[in-house]
Amino acid sequence: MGRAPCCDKATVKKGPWSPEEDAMLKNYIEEHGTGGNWIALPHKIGLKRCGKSCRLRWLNYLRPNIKHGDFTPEEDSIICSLYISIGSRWSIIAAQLPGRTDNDVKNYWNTKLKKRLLGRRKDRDTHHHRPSAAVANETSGENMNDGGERALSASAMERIQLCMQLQELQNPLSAAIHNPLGWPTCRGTTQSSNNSFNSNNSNVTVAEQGQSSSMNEHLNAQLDSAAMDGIASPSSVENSNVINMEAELQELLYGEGNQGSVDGGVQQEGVEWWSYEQARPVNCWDFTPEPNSVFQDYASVYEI
DNA sequence: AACCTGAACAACCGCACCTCC
DNA sequence: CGGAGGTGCGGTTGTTCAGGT
Repeated sequence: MGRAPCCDKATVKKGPWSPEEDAMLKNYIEEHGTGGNWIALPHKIGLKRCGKSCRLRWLNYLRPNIKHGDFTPEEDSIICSLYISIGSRWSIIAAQLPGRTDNDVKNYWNTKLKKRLLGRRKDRDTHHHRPSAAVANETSGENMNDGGERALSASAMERIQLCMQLQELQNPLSAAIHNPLGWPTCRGTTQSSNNSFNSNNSNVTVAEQGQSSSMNEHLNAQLDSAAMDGIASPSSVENSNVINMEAELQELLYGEGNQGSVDGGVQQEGVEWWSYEQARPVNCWDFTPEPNSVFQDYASVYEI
C-alpha cells in the first residue's frame, strides 16, 4: 500500500521557482521562522508548493551565506578525501565547507571532481601499466558476483576505484599482492573497509546514528581507522605516506607540476590538503576552524 | 544560422530515520 | 509498542546554456 504522499501532487506546483515565490518564502522564514513544520509552511505562506520543495529551496538557495560556484583547491581536496573516507555523505562533507550545500557539493563532485580524478587517472594509466580502474572493474558489480555477491552501489564502486588508484600509487606491488580482489584495505585495519563500503548500508547508518556508547565506540573506531587510512588524520608513523598520497591526489586534481594555487589562496607546493599547522580561513557560518578537526567535526555531527 | 552535445545546476523522488501520540 | 507523520538525505532527472560542428 505504501505511505500517503506528503502533498497533493495534483495541486502542487513543480519546476523552477519564480522570484516572487522565492521572495515570499524568504520573507516569511526570516520573519517567522519555519515553525518546525515544513509541510504546513507553504499553506501558511500561500504557496502552491510542496513542503519538501520549500525546505530544499530554502536550504540550497535562499538561506543566508550560501556560496555558489568557484570551489577552491582546498575545498576540492576536502571533498575528495572525505568522499574516499566516508563516501557519499554529502551533508557531512558539505558541513566541512562553509556556505556550501550538500546539493552543491554533490553536483560539483558528479560533474567535475569525479571526472577530473578518474579521467586523469585513466589518462595516466593508458601510458603506464595495467589500469587500476580495470582491476577495480574486474572486481566490481558484474564480475565479482557469481550470483552470490550483490552488486555494489555506483558510489561504492567509485570509491573502490579511487582508493585503488591512490593505494596503487602508494605501493603498486603490495596493492596487487596483498589485495588481489582490489579491496581497498589501504593501511590499517579491515575496519576501514567497513567504513568505506558500508556507508550505504544499514549497519553503518545505525552505527553512525546510534546514541549508545557501544555505537559511539564503533564510530570512533571507524573514525580512527579512517584516520589510519592516512586520509584524514595521519599518525607520525604514516606521515610520509600521507604526504605522498596528498601530493598524489593533488596531482590527480590539478595535474603534474600544478600544485594547486588556482585561486592564489593557501595552496602551494604540497598543497594544503589537511591544514595541520595553518589555521584554515574561516569566512562564515558554522565552520569549525580547528585544524585537523574534520573528523572531530564529523563526530560532532553525530553528537559523539 | 541551425543543430547537436555535453556541462552545470536546480529540483524532484523515494527511502530511511526520528519523533510523537 | 506500534503506527503515522515529518524530516533529512542521497540518487536521479529535468532544464538551461555555452561551445562546437
